[in-house]
Amino acid sequence: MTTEPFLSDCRARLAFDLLANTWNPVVLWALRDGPQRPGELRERIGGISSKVLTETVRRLEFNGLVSRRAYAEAPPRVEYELTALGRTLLAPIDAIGAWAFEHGDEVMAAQDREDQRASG
Amino acid sequence: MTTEPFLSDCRARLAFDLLANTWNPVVLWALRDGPQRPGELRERIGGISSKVLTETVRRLEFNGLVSRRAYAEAPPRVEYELTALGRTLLAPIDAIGAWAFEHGDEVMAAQDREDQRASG
DNA sequence: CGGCATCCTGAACGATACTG
DNA sequence: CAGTATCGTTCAGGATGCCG
Repeated sequence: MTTEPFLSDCRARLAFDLLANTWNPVVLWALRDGPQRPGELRERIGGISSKVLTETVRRLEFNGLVSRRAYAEAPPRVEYELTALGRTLLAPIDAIGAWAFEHGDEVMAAQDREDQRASG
Repeated sequence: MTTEPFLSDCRARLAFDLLANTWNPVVLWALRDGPQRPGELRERIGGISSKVLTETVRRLEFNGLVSRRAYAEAPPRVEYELTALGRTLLAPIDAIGAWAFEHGDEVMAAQDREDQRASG
């Protein structure tokens, strides 16, 4: 458990921004096994449009977490892959996933309690 | 490293939603040492308005991560505190913070590279 | 002091259609 | 198949002012 400053550390905010949207962590996780083509990614993830996938993966590329490789073929072929930096983020992401696996139902139970308090 | 399904596990999405906004993780972290009054929280965090703090803390309360205690005094006094469930989230949050501490500059470097590629 | 009401802006996200 | 263009909705977040 880090005792370092946190709230005052801009890098911490930066890291959360990296995970603070719906698709970034999902796409990173979907790339954990190796390079993936957009079509594969979309199928693997489910419920993400072509447009949003492109936006997401470009954002990740901008932050140095994902690399893009385009082949000069017809039909076009593109592959996205985690960079070395991107791979280092898998552990923290997994930590959250593991937490969800362990405590997810407690959260849902709390939500249900609040919901029925509101409606009851 | 969990090898369990992830993208298909709704609880994982739920956990990310818990951290997928600007202030949730920050407020949780700010509460790690014990109960805090809203004023203390705002000072500790910095850059958060009263309105947004209230919204955030209420959201956390809804999800069972934070408890709210109001004292019948004048002037009014309120304290927010992590629940047992909320405390279990500190470890994953810290994992991200630690990652930021270690890799934050690499991300910023990547951003700078992209920025100057765009402007150059 | 805590917190609600109001108004506003920007960004994320989705649906659809289209280009190379 | 990959990606862009447009359009529209939704909502977090910020600013301000007011109430108990």
